[in-house]
Amino acid sequence: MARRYWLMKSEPETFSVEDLARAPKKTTGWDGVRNYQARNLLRDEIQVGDGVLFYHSSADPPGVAGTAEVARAGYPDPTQFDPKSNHYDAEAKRDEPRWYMVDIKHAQTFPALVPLPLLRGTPALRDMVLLRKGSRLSVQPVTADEWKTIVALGTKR
DNA sequence: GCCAACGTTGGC
DNA sequence: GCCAACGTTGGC
Repeated sequence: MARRYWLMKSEPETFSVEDLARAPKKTTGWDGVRNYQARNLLRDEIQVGDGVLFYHSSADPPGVAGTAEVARAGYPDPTQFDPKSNHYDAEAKRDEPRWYMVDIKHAQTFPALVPLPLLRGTPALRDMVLLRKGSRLSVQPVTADEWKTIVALGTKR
């Protein structure tokens, strides 16, 4: 299957693209997603090798900060079973997990973040899920063209 | 800090 | 099954 592309949001104060670059093996588990639409993507769609746009949300300015690659496809998020976790879900059962996660590995930190206003002002990105009014999905699909456009914006100097 | 938009919950 | 209330997200 062809490589696909995704965008994942993180608040940089919590976990930034720089944090990912410094992580062991430059890899982290993308746990804690508690939205069914995003869960379905994590569980069913996202494959090893897929490209990830690393988006800094609630930042000043928000924007795409770099890229990552999927290092492990969907598997049950263990934090759902951990009563001490913020992401604990008393309804989730081990033989029937409710929440899934993937692992991602740092690929590139852009020399300069691609800010949200620039994304909005780029005609090729007109239809991006991210830019739709009210769109809040923390894991969302990106087309190959959108990927190409944003990586070009992020890497040109 | 504000608030619009969205998802979830629970009473009925 | 409807929908009001609530909690969360995330830009500004």
